[in-house]
Amino acid sequence: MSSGQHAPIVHARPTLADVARLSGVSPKTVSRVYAHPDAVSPDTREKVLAAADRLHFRPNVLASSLRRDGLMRTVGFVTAELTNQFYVQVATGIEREMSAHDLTMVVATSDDPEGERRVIDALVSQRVRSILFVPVGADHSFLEGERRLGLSIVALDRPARNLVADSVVLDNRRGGYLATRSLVEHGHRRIGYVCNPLGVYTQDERLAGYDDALGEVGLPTGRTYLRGSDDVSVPIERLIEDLLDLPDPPTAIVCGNNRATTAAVRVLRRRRADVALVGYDDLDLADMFGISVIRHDPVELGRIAARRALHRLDDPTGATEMIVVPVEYVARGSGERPPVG
Amino acid sequence: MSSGQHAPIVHARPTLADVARLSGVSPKTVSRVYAHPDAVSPDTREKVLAAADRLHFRPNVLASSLRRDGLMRTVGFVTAELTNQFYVQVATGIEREMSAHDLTMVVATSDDPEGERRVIDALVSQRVRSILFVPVGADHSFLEGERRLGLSIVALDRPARNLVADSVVLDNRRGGYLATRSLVEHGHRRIGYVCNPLGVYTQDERLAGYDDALGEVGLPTGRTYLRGSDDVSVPIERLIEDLLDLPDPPTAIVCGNNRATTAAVRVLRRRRADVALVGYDDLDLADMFGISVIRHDPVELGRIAARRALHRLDDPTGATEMIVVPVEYVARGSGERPPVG
DNA sequence: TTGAAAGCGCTACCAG
DNA sequence: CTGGTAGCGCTTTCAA
Repeated sequence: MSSGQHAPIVHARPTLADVARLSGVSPKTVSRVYAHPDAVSPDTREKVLAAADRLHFRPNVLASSLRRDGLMRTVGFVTAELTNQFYVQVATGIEREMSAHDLTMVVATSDDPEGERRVIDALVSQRVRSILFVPVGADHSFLEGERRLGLSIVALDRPARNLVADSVVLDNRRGGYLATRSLVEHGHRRIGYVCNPLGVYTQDERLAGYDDALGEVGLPTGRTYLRGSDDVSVPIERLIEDLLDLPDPPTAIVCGNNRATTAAVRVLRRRRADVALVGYDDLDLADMFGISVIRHDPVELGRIAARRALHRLDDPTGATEMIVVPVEYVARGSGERPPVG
Repeated sequence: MSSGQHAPIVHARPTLADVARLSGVSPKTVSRVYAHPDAVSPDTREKVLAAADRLHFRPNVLASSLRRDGLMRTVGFVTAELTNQFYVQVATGIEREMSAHDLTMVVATSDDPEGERRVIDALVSQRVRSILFVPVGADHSFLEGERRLGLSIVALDRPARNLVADSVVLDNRRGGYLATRSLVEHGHRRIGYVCNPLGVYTQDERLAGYDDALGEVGLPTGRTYLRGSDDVSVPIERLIEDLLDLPDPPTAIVCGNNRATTAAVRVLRRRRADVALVGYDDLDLADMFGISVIRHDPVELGRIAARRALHRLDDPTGATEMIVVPVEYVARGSGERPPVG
């Protein structure tokens, strides 16, 4: 099994020592060429780089990180559903900001609290400098130790639970309020709210905003026109049909997220094109087809979170913040239809 | 400046040696608890894990990778534009497949050939096991050395240039052909093709397919109805307006990518809703609004590329392949309108 | 400006 | 089943 001492089948990757040998200098000098290029004479530098080039040498950052501060120049992004456009856009924002600071983003996904903990631990083991995560579990106190060890941690889209950490979230409550208020102002009194899943932070907030707007004009904030499920697999179409089948169906519907919006557009087109609709999150062709939405900028959300993570690296002990990213109501027609029926 | 030998302000991260000390075993045994849990007695294991837990110990994979095969359990994905939904979906597919194999994806972006080379070098320095990249530069021979060193390399969406490597691409030519042929079959004779940027591999192929379909029925394959630019900043709307302003404007338009499709929908809605349209890449609400497109599955594309990269890890010397992912024509109305004007 | 030696945290090899 | 020893590739003292 031993391949002997010469002529291995596949060449081994050259090391700094190989480059040193070939260029006739010490390993330390080669190291300097990469770490402090100015601290070495131009002649030597050229000689070393030529040798490195001939050998296809690539400095091993694992080894150098190990010796330096023990951390990689990477940050971790943890999310449940990379399926969803929203989180993918957030990832885009993170990547952009981080790459501008010479950091690379590593992406890890998990769908449940145990998975969340597992992938975060894995990232810590990989010695990322910071972790940006969309909290899923009900308890993130397990990160407290990491935080004290100087890991920069930012919760994204939802606040972390049982953990003092920075978080960056949308102004969900205001979004729910703006959507509903606009419908109220256009004369609607029976206003539905549809989403799946419900019972998560963002939806609780948006619903609170929905209640705010209804309460403001003395409309009941009961749950007659609320349809949702904790189970993501329940088709949202069904929930909407359900609303439309009520004896006294809503004349307008607020959708809790992008999936709900798509589903609502689909069902209403087919059954009740006269029902008003306000979506949450923007969609590709929504402007083209007059779909009013609560709009925000997920890429910017990611970017802001990244900036916060970077700030935290410089100032590990500063006060934590909850940053709220604004949302806006975009009137395109579907939300400005008068009540019918 | 020296912090002395005791009581550092911020605790240092515990090492395997610390855990060994606390649990009263040798470092090697602690190591085994993580690497080969079965090779250690349950008692010892419990004892060690308890100590590790108390100290918030996280094994350092940098150190272990260094000692093992020198590579991280990571793969790199390199793309120019994480802005574009298409590449983001590809990333999703890669991440899914890789995480199923206990690998994490690190994302690196660059917009020009030099940047491409730079970020790929950086990934190699990070010792990723494989690199999946959307080729940008005109010469990727600089990767030849890496390939020989056993790095698994897969080109995505376009083939690599001057490099023997696996690649995974869409069936672009067939897509262009299907879009155009359908329009021809519906009676169109003046068929435009719009895209920006042109002059990239995918567009060359799609255009070849466009020519195929036109040639098949003896229509001229001149560039009268071709509008595009190498400059991404030229607004596609302008290109479409340009076509419509011709004395003898096209009665149908094929769009070369998702951005062109969006732009075309926008312009046609406003000016010439009777002009037929076939898009490339699917869009959020396209089904809802009857937009015919050439559809494919970018997530699947990413997944296939990931699988190929994994295969290549096991078989570094096997023959390279160019895998072509199918596309399909989806008739929804906009592409089946008869010629008008 | 350059070099020798020690060690970052972990694991493979060989004893016991 | 467990422990010493050596070393992965690099960089940081310190000295020349």
